[in-house]
Amino acid sequence: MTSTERPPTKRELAREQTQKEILRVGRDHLGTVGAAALSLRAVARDLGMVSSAIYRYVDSRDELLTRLIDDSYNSLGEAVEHDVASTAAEPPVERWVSAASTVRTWALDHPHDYSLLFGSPVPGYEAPATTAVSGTRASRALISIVRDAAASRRLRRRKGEQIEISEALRADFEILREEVDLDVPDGVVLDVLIAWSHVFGLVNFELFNQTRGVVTAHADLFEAAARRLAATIGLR
Amino acid sequence: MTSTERPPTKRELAREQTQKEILRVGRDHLGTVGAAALSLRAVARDLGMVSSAIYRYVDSRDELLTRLIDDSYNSLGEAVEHDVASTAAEPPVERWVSAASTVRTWALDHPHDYSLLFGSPVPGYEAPATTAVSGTRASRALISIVRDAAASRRLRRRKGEQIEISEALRADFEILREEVDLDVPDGVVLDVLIAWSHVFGLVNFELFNQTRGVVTAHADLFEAAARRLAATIGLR
DNA sequence: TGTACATCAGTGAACGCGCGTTCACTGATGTAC
DNA sequence: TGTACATCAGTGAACGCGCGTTCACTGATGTAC
Repeated sequence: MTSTERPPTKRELAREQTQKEILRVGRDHLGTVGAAALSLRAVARDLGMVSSAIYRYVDSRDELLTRLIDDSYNSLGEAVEHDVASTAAEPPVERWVSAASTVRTWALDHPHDYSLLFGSPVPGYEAPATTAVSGTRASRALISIVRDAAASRRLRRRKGEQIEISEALRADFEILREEVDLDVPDGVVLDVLIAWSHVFGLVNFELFNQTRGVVTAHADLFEAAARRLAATIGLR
Repeated sequence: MTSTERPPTKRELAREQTQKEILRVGRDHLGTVGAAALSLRAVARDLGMVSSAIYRYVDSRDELLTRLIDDSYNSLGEAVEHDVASTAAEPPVERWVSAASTVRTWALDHPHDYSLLFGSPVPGYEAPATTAVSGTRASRALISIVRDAAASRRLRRRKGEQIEISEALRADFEILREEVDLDVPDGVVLDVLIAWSHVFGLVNFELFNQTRGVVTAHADLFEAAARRLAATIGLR
């Protein structure tokens, strides 16, 4: 990492290059054939390599999938983080709607990547147990909006019925509060979880065509729903 | 259909029997290996048939998948309809929570079936364009709770900010209202759509392990969320 | 700068796998007379 | 009730496919002296 390191050799440069190309072609195939049909042989073929050569770079198909998942999480995470940063001055509701829409747009632009992350598990693929940071970036960015709103006193709740929250759930909430540094009452945590999961739920519906026929103005519905749920949280 | 029909022949009985067994074994495999890995050869093998024999009963793998999808939709639909019917006397909120929980329970009991219906599309499978009735049963049952509540004046809204609803979305809502015979204002339709998609969104999250680590008391969270959203709709 | 050896990217053949689907066939069941 | 023919469920072999992965190899690149 320091500047006194010996310069990379020709071999090392080539290796790095090829590594990148494998990921690039892998993402490409992911985007066309989907994760389940992703094959090392096809990737190698596209790179002009013989099928066995790819094993110099990748341990197994599972490993490539794992890298692609990480890559995709980062791509989505970056998109949302960028959006959240760019709306820092706007009212929390607007920020939420904007960030949620960014998730949706990213999903529509990368349907197979999104499937890989949030769809049914890829048959035969066993996800590693690593607590990947990349997997939480988008969610953390969304939640940061609520944190900011609370800090700037733009989170105001209307009085209403209280939903009863079980002991076990309260414990989960407590850990979550620590984890994401979100110091708000249980009712708000619940509403945040609802709004958060709803973002992905509605994208799922749209992407996997569950709203067949029922809705055509998907973008409008999504925005209205995001706005409604942001208001429920108490974002002003 | 009339009683004067000639009785079924031995052959016809056997055929019907085998048809049923194919579906049964198909569902079985679906439940263990998942839809993507479902194979006609394996089903035939389990039935003690040679692999080609199954083509006497099934046109292609796609056709079997289509039948299984229909079957699963009906299974879920029946479960929810039954639940909704059994709670007719209870307050609408409770009915909603109960029906939503039925969806969740069914999903947990039949994870692969659920994936097939609401997860990422099965690679290589092209769903037929038929407007299957089975696919809407569960949703219709959920919505009937809101209709009943409206009819018995147990749907009351608190005053609050109005979410703006676009012209296009309003048109969708209009068609939807006709379609499911739900005579409520736009704001309620929006909330119903939110609550409805949320049921499936949260089940997705739980089933596809998106809440990894964040939540452990899944059932409690699900119920609290369903209750909260039912209240937001205005069910009392 | 030159030589000897070590490293490692990429080759090509092969293994064994399971799949969907077709096809000509056998033999049991059903039907018309 | 018996016979002749038609129907059709199930057989077994085969086709062609693509896959993941292993292995002994060649030849270029890198390194130590």
